[in-house]
Amino acid sequence: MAKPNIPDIVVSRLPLYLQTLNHLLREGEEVVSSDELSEKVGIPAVQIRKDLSFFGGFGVKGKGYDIIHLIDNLRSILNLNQIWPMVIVGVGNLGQALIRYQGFARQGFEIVLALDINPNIIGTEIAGIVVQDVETMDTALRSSDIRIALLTVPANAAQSTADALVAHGIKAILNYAPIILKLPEGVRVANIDPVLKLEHLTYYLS
Amino acid sequence: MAKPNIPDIVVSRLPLYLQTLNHLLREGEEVVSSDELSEKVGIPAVQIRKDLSFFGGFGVKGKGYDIIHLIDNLRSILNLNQIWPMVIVGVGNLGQALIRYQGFARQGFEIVLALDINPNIIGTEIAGIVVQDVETMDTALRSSDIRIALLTVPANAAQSTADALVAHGIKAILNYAPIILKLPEGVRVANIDPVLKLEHLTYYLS
DNA sequence: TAGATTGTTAATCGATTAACAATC
DNA sequence: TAGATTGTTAATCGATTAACAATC
Repeated sequence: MAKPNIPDIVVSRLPLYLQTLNHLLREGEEVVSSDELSEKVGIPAVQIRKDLSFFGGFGVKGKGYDIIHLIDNLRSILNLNQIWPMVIVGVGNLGQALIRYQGFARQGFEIVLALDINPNIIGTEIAGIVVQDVETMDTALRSSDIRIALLTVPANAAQSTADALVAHGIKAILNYAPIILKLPEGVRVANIDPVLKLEHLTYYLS
Repeated sequence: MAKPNIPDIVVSRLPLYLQTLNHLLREGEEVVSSDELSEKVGIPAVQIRKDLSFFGGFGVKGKGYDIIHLIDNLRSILNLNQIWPMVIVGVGNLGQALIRYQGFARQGFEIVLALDINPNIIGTEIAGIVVQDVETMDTALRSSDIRIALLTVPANAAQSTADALVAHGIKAILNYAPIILKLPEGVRVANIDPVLKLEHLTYYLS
């Protein structure tokens, strides 16, 4: 249902605006101008206004934006007015840390299923989640409404695991494995690879 | 000394090329055409050639690119012909997972110093690293050649911690805290925020 | 040589920014 | 009303892509 005509790069900035608006709200602010928001978020005011105008006119001329109102609208645009249940596959160091991370639930993303292949890890409980055998993916996912997966398996297992997840109805994957996944149209992938970011940084370190 | 005229977006793709070339090398390949690389990396062949041409002519017409030769060149461009020592500040769940993560060292990034504020964590050893009191940042960094920091402290401590790191000579920060850091010119920041990525993904989940 | 593929110039496309009218 | 600030149109800028000459 996402309007197909809105540039993805615009969409990618909305979560950033939302994050900053939430900060402002917590600080007790009620109204913010695009100039003030620009200062906080590090994006030109005119670009913020242009981005928002793709979705509607949320501001008041001469005043600025009502923070609560704008947050509501952004949450609605980004489909955040619901809890998103997630599966995590791969419960190693990183997987465990992500299961324990409070930041997901705080924003409405809840890890409800954890899968691993290692018999020593299967059956252990982490932050209230009992790790299941990855073999049970079929049954576990079939009876659920999970559409998002966190992929934290070793690189050499990532593609086949992703394929299996997609075969079982997963529509979005946050991929922590350092490889480029090939997936069918209609499945969204976002990659998190700190090494790539570091290599980008070192380019600028003389 | 990085040529200042090369678009950052071009630089940001080089690590991706390097990653894929390393895969190909491990698979025993010796030469790759921009078409084949394009297929693997998901970026148009013409764009790969254009990107590379900013730095030189690394290919052979009619043949393609010698993989080892291109890897060498990319590593040199990205300043990867050295070990980059790093400090990590914040040894919670995520920090511990990152200290244990093998992927950094494998690519020449080595966490050599871990700092935390929590007395229960200070003094503990993780993957061979003894966690130090963050109060010792001054002495620890002064006598080192560490220029890169991983920032894994809680959001409310991130800005002040980043300021302290910069005051002690850190030039690049990989920021895992869900806030936008304000730092002086000349300090590079890259952000890793899975929640922002998830919120971007859910836009497309009807 | 013919075929394949690079590297580069020029054209296109899309995103950012400037200018400003609208209006609270 | 005057001042502030949005939302939008038009101009600019920069990145991607197409076309193709060069050449291994």
